[in-house]
Amino acid sequence: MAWQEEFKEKELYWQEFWEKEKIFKPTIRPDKKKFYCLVMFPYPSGKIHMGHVRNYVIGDVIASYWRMKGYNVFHPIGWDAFGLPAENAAIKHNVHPEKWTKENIENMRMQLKHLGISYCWENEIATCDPEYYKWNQWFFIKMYERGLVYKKKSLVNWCPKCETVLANEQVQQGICWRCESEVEQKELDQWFIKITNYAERLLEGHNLLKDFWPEEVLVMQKNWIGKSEGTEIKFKVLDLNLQIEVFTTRADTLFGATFLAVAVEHQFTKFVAEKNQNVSSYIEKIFKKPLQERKLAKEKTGVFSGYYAINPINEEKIPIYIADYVLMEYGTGAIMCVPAHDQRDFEFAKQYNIPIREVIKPVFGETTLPYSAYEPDGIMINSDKFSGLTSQQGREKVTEYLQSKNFGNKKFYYKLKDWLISRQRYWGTPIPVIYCDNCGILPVEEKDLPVMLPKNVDITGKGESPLKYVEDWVNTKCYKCGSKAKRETDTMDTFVDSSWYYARYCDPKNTYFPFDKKITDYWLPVDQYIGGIEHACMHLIYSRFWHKFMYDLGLVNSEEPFSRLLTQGMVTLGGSAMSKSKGNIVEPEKIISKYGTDTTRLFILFAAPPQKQLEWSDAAVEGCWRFINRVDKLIEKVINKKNIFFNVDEKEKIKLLSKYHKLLKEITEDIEKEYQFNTAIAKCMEITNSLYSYSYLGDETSLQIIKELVVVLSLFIPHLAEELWHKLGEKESVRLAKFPKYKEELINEDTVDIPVQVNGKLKYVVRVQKGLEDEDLKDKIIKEQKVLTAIKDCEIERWVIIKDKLVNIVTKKL
RNA sequence: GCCGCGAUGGCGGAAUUGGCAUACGCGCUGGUCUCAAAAACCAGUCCCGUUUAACGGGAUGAGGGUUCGACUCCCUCUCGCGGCACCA
Repeated sequence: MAWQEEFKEKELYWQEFWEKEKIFKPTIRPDKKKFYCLVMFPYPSGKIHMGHVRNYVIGDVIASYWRMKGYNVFHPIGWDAFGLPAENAAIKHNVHPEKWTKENIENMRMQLKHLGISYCWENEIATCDPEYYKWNQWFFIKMYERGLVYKKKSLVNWCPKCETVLANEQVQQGICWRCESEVEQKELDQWFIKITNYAERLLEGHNLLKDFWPEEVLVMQKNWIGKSEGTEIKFKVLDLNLQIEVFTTRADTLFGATFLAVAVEHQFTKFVAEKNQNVSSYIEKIFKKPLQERKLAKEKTGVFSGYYAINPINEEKIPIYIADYVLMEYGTGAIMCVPAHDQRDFEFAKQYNIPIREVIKPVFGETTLPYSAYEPDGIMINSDKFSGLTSQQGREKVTEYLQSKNFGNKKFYYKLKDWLISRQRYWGTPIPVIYCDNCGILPVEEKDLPVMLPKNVDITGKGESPLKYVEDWVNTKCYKCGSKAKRETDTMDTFVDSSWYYARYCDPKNTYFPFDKKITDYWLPVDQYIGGIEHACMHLIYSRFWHKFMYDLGLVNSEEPFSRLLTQGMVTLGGSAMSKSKGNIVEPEKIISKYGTDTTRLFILFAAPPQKQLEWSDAAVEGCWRFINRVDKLIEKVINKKNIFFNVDEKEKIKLLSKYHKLLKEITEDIEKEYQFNTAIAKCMEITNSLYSYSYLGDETSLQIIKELVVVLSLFIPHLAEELWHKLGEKESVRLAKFPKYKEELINEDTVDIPVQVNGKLKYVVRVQKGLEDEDLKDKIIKEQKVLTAIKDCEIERWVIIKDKLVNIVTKKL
């Protein structure tokens, strides 16, 4: 029967076959090279969408390729199962988040199995399982012991819709990453992880990832971490026994500092506000505005503090202002202001009539003063003994001078902030901390882990953790002094769960350790990671940090968790990402039931290279369906002709062989180097076309090629490939077959087509023996009528000959 | 504003990294088969000129440059996408 009539039953049949034979379960084999292929695990929302399908199909091609290349491939899957949607569902449909989550997992597991992906299901994990989140708590305690976790009251991002705080990384342009509400600021006492301690190492790690991660992702991370080199300078405050420290990257402009500006939240501001009416009413006015408004404000405002500072380089007395454009979160929260060379200071100075003193002049060209600040580097002027130095030299020398006088130091600052992990929600890992009236804050003892998430909870979604009201859970005893204590009721950010799941996959059932080092030493690091670019500055930073922490604990040997990264593009319909709210969704299930999994997979791989956006097209799906049936018919044809005796024309046979091996070589390179599955498939189509037009289809040569083609195709359309493989008489799974090797010696034909250009324009193509000497080639070409016509009335100036490739005749008009 | 990426037929996309632009697929046109349609198969399909072939000319967002030769390298600009955003 033809594939198009029975693909539904056959696809299921082969899925069961693979599962039964357990062919995708690897065992640790130190003698064999390993390959860990990982896809970003899904949140169990209920149904898989096209984005999932794309992600997992790409992963499957890569895993399958290396498996067939003889590597020991580990390709696990699991569930990022904690998170807010489960709670929202609980409120909406009155089901327990756990029930909702587990049912979704059941459903999605089934859907995933119908994609025919070569997963090792034996190592499946779900992060909501206590056996998993126990280790989140264990890591938390390890970090606590090392001073990497702390609790602090501070202004934090608050999403009013999700009713919880958010980490910095989860606020994108002032908007919640999940629900797109505007984020507000709240002052709360929260748990932070000191990821900033690892800022430098996260940057250094990029050296290992260069060439293996998309450049784009590295740039995004680099900007996010935002290292800048500069000088920290101490300014004495006149009449007060205190100093204000500022950070600047432009120490070369210090002679141009005509005032100091301090953030409204700064200690100094608080101090001044107590005695200065102007200042206190100013900051009151500022604090009244919502932060959103403050951030968007175009006008800079401020107030004179009544105090003066002394510029340590020239003893000059300069006013100190409180200003709203100074950020408390960055640097020291105070700045030295050089209006001549910083546009923000320039605008402020204009408004408050503060002198603008030029201290840098351009090396070439004109300065932009007095119309706007001149910001580029240049030559120092009006700077005493430093005048004449370049900006670059000046920064060094000024810093050295300040250092010698004890007024400053070289300093690095980062934009990266500590990771806020407290969430005022139920469906997450309980933070393993108790508060004792006598002993204060205490981490839970290791032997008492996991701190189980209680089941009977009233979920309201209103502003506070629902755990607060579970009294028999909250109230506990201090393990130190025995007196009454309360549990921490916030849960952890779910990005904690996904920060180390790739390691747990290797040893998912371990109850004594997060994982057995002997096992992870074999599998880690992940050789190929595949997922969306939206995680560039979230998950991909967190897990890199976590890995480095595990490295410091001696749990892993590698510095980086993911050796190679592929970020796949979105699946769109009508130009924008598929989304429920826009109503532009194509359901994978519907497509699969109409055309089968193989067609769906083929379309997704063929329509665009994996990194690019993929626009859904029903018509193009039809094209893939057609190709699949064409392959099916080709094999049918071959099998029917198998026993016919052929009087084969050697020339045609060699031509086919040469074309096949050339294409196979390209396919190999397409897959290995650039993940270009679209062109690899195009070349499979070419091979198929060549076979169709081969006069002796069914002879030994074509039979061999067809067998190898089926193996190649099993990467993309495994079900049909398996079916055809068995039809061709094989008993083992095609997915365990060896990937065919191209033969260089068969690619080379003894003749080549050489394009002949005249002045760079193609005039003629000549077929010659390979390796023909230049002189002989010239003789041959110059006799050609077309060439003669093209160079008539001209004098040949020069011949450009690239051997076996191209000839260009350069002429001059007579 | 700063940083990064991109622009190739009617469409998705190719082009050995400076060497025959438009592979492969979709769509379209014509044909074969059929009472008819669908499917399948065959042929054609960048644009302009020409009576067909042959041929000639022009095209890789725009303009300039380097080169025997540029989709590819350099400069200027336009448009689109993404990230960050008063980061001192």
